[in-house]
Amino acid sequence: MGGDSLRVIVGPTAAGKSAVAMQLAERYHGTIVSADSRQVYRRFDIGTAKPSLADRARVPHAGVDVADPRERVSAGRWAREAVGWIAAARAAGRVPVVVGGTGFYVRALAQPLFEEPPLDPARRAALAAELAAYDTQSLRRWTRAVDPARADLGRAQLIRAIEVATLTGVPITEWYRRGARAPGLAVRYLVLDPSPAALRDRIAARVRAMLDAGWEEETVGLLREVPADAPAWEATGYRAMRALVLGQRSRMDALPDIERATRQYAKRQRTWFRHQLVGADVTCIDPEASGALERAAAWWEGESARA
RNA sequence: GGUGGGGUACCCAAGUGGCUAACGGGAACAGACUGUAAAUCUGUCGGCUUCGGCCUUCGAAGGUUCGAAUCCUUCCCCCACCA
Repeated sequence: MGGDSLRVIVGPTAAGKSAVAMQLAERYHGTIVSADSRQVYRRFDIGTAKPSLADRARVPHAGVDVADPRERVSAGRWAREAVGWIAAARAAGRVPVVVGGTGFYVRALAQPLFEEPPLDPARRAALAAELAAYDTQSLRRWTRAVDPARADLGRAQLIRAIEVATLTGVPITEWYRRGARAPGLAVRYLVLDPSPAALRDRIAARVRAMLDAGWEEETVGLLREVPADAPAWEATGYRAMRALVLGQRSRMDALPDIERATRQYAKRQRTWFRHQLVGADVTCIDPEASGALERAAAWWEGESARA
């Protein structure tokens, strides 16, 4: 069952997804398709915990270093390209496995976004500039008028709701009601979910390792070459790293900040995977448990044990 | 030893007689999220609760008052400066 379903490994940051994926991909001749909204950006290497060049030499990776730090990659664009990466891997006789922490991207693969009509870039930019001036409450009121189902969401979603309703003349909710989307891929999920205490330790170790790997030097270079408002800077930790290399704060107080921000991110991811995958084919494994890798291999071979 | 400032819930921090279980921020926990998602937001946040309330809190102990975190007394602790 689900024999040819696309394999997807998800979980919070620092859960050890790459390590498990590497082992499985080597064993089963796989290609790793990264579903990570930050690893897409070139040059932001250490802080986004990109796979090493050595790992990339051992197992083919797709989805890493595919965008300029200044461009905005959307879930729609990512999913569209991912379909291509997956097909290319299969054509090359490999088994694709999607690995990543960006749940929204992954979901866009299994349950595609609506097919957006081309939007006039000039009108879109003008509207974006206008909306930027509104406070969130005003955006909420506006959204209540054009797409009430989305009026209680976050600012980014409110702006998107207004944008779609205004520029296409049809609210997002209506687009979905019409079923205007491509068929989704059949997927099977492996969720790597360590205990909160273990995750905390893993995050602390990872941040320290990033610093040791030269994160500060990387940031110095990026600061020189990438505009401060580039989307890639939104990756966790880079704000603190920027202040650190500019001498605005010490490593002593930047470190706990970065760890905390990473923990908060991991928590949001866990909430997402806990609630957004219901009804899907999900196998959950604690990577710290004994025999975790064997269970992951069993999952790969088709066993969908819920745990 | 003297003088001044201060001790408020997990942390920071407002509050100087009733509208205060106590502004605000952080942390934490929970949640939402269909094209910015490592983003953007929401709720809870002293204890108990049959959800109507009940109980215990503002360094400690007394006191004034119908009523105190807020006023008085004593004590304990911290910080700054002077010695």
